Amino acid sequence: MDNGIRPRGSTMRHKLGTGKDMDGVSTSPQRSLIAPDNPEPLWVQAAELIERQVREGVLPAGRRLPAERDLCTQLGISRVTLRRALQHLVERGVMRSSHGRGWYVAARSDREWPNSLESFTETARRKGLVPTSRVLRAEVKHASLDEADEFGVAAGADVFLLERVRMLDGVPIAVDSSRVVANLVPGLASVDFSRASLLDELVAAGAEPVVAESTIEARGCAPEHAEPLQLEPGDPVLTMSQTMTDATDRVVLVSTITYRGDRYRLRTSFVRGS
Amino acid sequence: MDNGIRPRGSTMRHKLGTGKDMDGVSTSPQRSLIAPDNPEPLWVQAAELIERQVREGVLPAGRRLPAERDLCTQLGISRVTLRRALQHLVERGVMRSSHGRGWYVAARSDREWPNSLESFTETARRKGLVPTSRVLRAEVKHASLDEADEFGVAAGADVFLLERVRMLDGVPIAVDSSRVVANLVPGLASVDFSRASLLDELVAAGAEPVVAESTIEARGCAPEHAEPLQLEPGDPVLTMSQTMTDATDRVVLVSTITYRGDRYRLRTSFVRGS
DNA sequence: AAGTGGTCTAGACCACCCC
DNA sequence: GGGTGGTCTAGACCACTTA
Repeated sequence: MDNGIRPRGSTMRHKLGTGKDMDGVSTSPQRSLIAPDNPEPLWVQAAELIERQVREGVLPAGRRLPAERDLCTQLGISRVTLRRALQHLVERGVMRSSHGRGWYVAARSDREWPNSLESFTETARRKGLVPTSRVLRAEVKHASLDEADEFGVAAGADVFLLERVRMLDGVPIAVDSSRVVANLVPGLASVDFSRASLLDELVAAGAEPVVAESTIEARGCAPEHAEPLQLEPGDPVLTMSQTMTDATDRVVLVSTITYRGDRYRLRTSFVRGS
Repeated sequence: MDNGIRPRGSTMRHKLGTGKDMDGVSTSPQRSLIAPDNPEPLWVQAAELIERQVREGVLPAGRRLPAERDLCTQLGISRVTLRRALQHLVERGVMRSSHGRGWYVAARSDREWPNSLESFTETARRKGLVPTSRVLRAEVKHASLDEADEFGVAAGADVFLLERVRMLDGVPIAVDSSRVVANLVPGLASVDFSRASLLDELVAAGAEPVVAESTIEARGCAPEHAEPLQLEPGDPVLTMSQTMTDATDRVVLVSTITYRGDRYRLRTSFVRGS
C-alpha cells in the first residue's frame, strides 16, 4: 500500500464482497465502503456503514463482528481508522468491545437511549408521534440588559423572539421560548415556524450550535403558560433552559422549554467515569 | 525512536524542561510526563497533565498551546497519542481546536459544566456546600416482580433498599431511594450510609456502574415525601430515575431521586451533532 | 508560502480470553 | 498458544489560516 492518503478517486484498494462477507459487515456489490467522491472522512463512512447494517437488522443485537484486522482488509481501511469508527459507535451506544473476545452489537435497549438529552423531535420520532407547533410570538425586539449579557451583544441590539406551543399528535406538550441574535440569521421574521425548525435555520446560516449548556428544574406552572398548556397555575412543569454556542464560541441560541409535568419526560444515558 | 512500545522503565526518550517550556505545557524538573511505573495509558497521562495545568492556572483560558508537533517532542509521545489526549479534553470541555490556527484552552465557563448530568455530590463540591445524608431505611427485602424484572433476577431474591434524605449544609434537598441486588455487595446492611457512598461500595465490590440510563420528570410531591422534604403534597418536585449497568451488562443499581423543585436544578452540557 | 490542525497508514508490542 | 482488542509509533498527505 502506498503511504499517506491515496488519491480518493483513483485506486480501488480492497477486494471485497459480493453482498455478504462471511458473517461480518456486508457491502453492496460493485460498490465498496469508499465512495471515491465522498468527502466524509473514512472513519465516518465506516461508522455509518456499520450502523446502517445494525439499524437494518443485517447485524442483529449480540452478533460478533469479524476481528478488527479482518474488517480492515474487508473495508480497505487501516486498523486505526476502523477503531476510530468503532469508538464512535461505542459512544453512540451501537457497539461494545470485549477485550480478548471481540466486538459485539449492543443490545437494542442501549441503542434506544440517546447519549445526550433527547430532543423533542427525537422523542416524537422514537414514539412515532407527529410533532407540530403553534406560533404564539415571532418578532424582532431590542435586547434587554440580561439578553445582551447572555448573547455578548450590546443592549438594544435586535433579537428575534420565537414562542411556540409544541405538540405531539395535536396534544400540547410544552411551550418553547427561544431567542436568537437577529443579524446572525437574516430573514428569520419571514419564516413559517409552525413547520420550520429554528435549529435548521441556524445551521443554514452558518451558525450551527455545537455545545448546549442546560439546566433543568421543576416548578409550578406560571400564569402565562397555564392557558397554552391547559394547566392550572402552580401545576408541576419541567423547565429546561439552554444556551447554545457555535464553533467560534458565539452564543447563537438561548431557549427555555416548559413541559407539562404529566406529559413529558426527559431521557438520557451517559457513561460514568473519570 | 524504536518501534512499538518502549519498555516503560528503561528509556528516557525526551529532553524536556526545567519547569517551564516556552509558553507551552510545563513539566516539573526531574520528572517527565512518563512515570515509568504508571500503568495508565500515555494519552491519559498526557490529558491529565494538561488538564492539571489548566486547572491550576498555569495555562489560562484562551491561551494557545504549542503546535502539536512541538508538544509531541516536549512530552515524548507520538502525535496520534497526543491528539487522543487532546480529543479527550475536548469532550471534557477543557480544550478547543481551530483548524489551521492551533489549540486553545477553553473558556472557564465551559469547564464548569459537566458533560453528563451533574451528580448531587458534584453539585455540592462545585458550590462549596457540605453534602450529608439522613438514613430513612436501610434493609434487605425480597424483590417484587417489577424489581426482579429490572435487575434480571428471580422474584423474591434479596434486594437491599436504601432510602436517604440528601442535604446540603443541613438543608434537605432530596430523597434518594436506591436498590441493589444484595448478593452483589456482601455486607451492605452493616454500612453506615449517613457517611458512606453507595457508589463507592459498588465499585469496591467490583460492580462499578459504567452506563446510567436516566429519565427526568416533574411531578407533584407524593405524600410520603412531603415530611422529609418539608413540602406540601402536590408541590413541584423533580424526579430522576436511573438504571445503572456495569461492564458486563448487569443491572447493579436502580435509584429514584426526588428533589425539591425550588432547591435543586440539574446541570449538563453536551455536544450536538451526528 | 509557511504553519497548524485533520486524516490516514503499516506495523509493532501488550493484555486479556479461551482452548 | 493462538486469537482478539488496546496502545503506541513514525511518517505521509490534505485543508485551513495567516501573512
